[in-house]
Amino acid sequence: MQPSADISFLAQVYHHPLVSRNDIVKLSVIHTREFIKKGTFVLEKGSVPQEYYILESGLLRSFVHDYNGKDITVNFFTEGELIIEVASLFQRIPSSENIEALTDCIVYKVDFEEFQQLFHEMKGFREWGRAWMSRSLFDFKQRSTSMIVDSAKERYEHLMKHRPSVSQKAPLKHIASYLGITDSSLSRIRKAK
Amino acid sequence: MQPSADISFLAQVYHHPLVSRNDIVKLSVIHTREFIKKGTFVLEKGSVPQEYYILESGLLRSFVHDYNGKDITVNFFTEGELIIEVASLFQRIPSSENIEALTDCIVYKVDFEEFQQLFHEMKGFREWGRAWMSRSLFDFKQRSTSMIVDSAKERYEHLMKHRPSVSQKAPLKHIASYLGITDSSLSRIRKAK
DNA sequence: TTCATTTCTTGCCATAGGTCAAGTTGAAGG
DNA sequence: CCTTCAACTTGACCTATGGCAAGAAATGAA
Repeated sequence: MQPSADISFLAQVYHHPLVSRNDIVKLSVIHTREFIKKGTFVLEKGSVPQEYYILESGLLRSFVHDYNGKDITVNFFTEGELIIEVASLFQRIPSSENIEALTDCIVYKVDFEEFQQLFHEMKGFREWGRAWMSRSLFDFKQRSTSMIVDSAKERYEHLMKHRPSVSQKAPLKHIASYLGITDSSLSRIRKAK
Repeated sequence: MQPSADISFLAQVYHHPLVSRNDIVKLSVIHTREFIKKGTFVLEKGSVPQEYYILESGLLRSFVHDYNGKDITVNFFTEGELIIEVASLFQRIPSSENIEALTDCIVYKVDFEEFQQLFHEMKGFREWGRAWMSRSLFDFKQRSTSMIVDSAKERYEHLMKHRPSVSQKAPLKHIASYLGITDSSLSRIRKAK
């Protein structure tokens, strides 16, 4: 048998008033620890994901290509976060984005069918899921507002502060495209500090 | 007794493979038709919403203030859409945004507690809810990407095409702040066509 | 109808950030 | 220890959009 998932790690990830310690143990059964090598794609544009992951250590990014073929980083995934493409996982439609490991990673893999089972079985898990989605929605809303309200420098500083591991581990060009600026500009912003 | 909600309208709103006609009838019971006058706030910053609405006719917008007190439109709500502030409704926390009616509106109001009841009772409704959230998430993601990839003119044209009622009913300044540009710029973009 | 208040347009100039192109620096494989 | 390729920096110049302010047009209240 697999070494079972680290309960206290999962307890942090699935933290919610309606999720009990017992629920966590039940959930742990569908989590499988895996190693992912730097450069691996855990999701490719056009395919329908069969799973999501929880990131124990490492860094990944999701990205798309614009009509000029330029590569735009849509999101980073840092430790303790879910690695998931919500729209394609839940609606069973091909993903419009790729997800790539920027470093070696350790993750817990969760199969969609097994997730579904427990999701509909456990009220607390459902509530957690909805709360998680609410937060994601909120984050993306904030991000588009930030694109309007804040300067590139402010957006960069915000990222530095809230997700320091990104600015440490990701190459400048990916951070730049995530912030919506060119790498030359980001280089200048960094220099100015 | 209230004239019951228009079933075929609700059937469109809650359209999903796992939601039956019978489910719709069951859902209709928690929907109350209401009139909302232009200028009314259906949600105010700082308060916790007790309900969401479905828009039958009219136009609303959600907005925040940036640190200069400048008013930024975060989203528009058009016919057939849900008027909801997901983060605060589901996490029971004070809203960071306002929602305001830009025209007279007709809506169906849904009380959160009654919603909760049916949400946990009906598997199909849950699946619909999750799919709805997935789509919203996708839309916001697209929006932040669009802010990076597309010019102001392209973003305006996209809005024109996909939500024509917005550009017809909303004042220019709100459209401009939604697009992330000044009203002068939007005026020039419009002129150039 | 008139007055007041928004809404929208337009001109002039400023600036953040883009584009392109030429280096540096640095890291990984042979 | 080289070689190569990606990562990063920097310079010169360009452009979309902002800031401000004045005026025109539309809307609404009395």
